[in-house]
Amino acid sequence: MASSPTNTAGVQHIADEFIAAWGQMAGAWGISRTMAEVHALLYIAGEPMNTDEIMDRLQISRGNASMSIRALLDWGIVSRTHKRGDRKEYFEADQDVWSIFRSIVRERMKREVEPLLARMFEIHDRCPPPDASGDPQQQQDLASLQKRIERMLEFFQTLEKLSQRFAGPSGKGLETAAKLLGKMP
Amino acid sequence: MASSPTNTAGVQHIADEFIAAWGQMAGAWGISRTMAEVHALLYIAGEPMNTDEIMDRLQISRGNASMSIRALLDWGIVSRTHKRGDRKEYFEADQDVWSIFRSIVRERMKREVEPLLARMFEIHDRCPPPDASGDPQQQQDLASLQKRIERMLEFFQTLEKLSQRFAGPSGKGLETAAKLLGKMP
DNA sequence: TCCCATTTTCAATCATTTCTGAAACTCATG
DNA sequence: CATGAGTTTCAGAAATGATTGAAAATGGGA
Repeated sequence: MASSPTNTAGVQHIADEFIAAWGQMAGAWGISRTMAEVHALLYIAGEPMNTDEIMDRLQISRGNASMSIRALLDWGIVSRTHKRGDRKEYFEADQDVWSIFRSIVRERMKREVEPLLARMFEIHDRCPPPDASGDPQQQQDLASLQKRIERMLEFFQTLEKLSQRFAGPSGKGLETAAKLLGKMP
Repeated sequence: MASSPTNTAGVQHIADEFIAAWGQMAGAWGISRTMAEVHALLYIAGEPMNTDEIMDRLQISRGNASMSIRALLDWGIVSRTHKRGDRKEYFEADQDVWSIFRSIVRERMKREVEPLLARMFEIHDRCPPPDASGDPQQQQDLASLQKRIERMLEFFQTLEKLSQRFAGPSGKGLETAAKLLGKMP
């Protein structure tokens, strides 16, 4: 490296802190620590890196690096690139923070909320129909059970609709919505 | 129990399915499976239950029950009650789905986003000031590093402001916002 | 005060998730 | 089609997180 060692070290150190901070958030986003760190590294580096560079920088095994990168590709927040005259694959992170956020929301809705919603519809449908001949207390319990499930169902349906609309793959839906809401009195 | 065994079993079974579905979502909300199950049980039961009832129903140990309840109290989605003539403590779940959601959002912001935000401010402040005497390439790198951190910072600040506004402890902020947004063309 | 029903804590155990490293696989190139 | 740089897979090891159960703490009432 031709540049001043002090400054280089400084930049590296700042990047490391950023990566560490990001890694600690991992749980909150539903991804593993390493996966978050790889993403942070690619985001903060701002330019494509290959597997070996990532391994060296984060001190992780090849297998781990490969799996984390694969997962990030699946989430749609990292993409493949190539460099002329180099057979290695390079990876770069989406640099638009709101787009990253949308991808994460979208993916989590798909993985967590959609199955739950389906499950709740099933459960709701399985509720026995009201039966006037039975014990009134029992009928009462059944009715309020149904009501509670319906309230949940309605909530998750609203959530689902909102996410489809504002975290959909196209457009800046979420960002504009956020700014609008943020300005309202 | 005086009521028809068939129906009682039916209600129990439906409740069990609901609890199981909820438990699987646990990861997504940043809580443990058991904690989610206890909450689901109290929500679906709709009336206060004591520790022993919860233990029996979910087949968990006393320690586990105690810790899960405590955590739910901390999150603010379950509250203590008492029954006259009974020294046991009873617990009941908030029945307003949007209020539950607000509590969860609020708590997670506090635990995950706020520390990260603080950390990022620190990191940003630690960025060395521009130094015209240095290597131009190095200056360039530093500048774009700063820009990336700033973009993140701005994003999380917006998120924080939004959450304070709409998930704050008072009012139906989130629900109305959601309905508004959901209706916009 | 002491008693006893109840709740909380915590070290040990158990379960789950994550990581490693080496073998298997892929595929452009000579 | 044989080579080897590059990538993926996966069985076991390591780390992390959840659960138990029994002992300690709490607190209301005699």
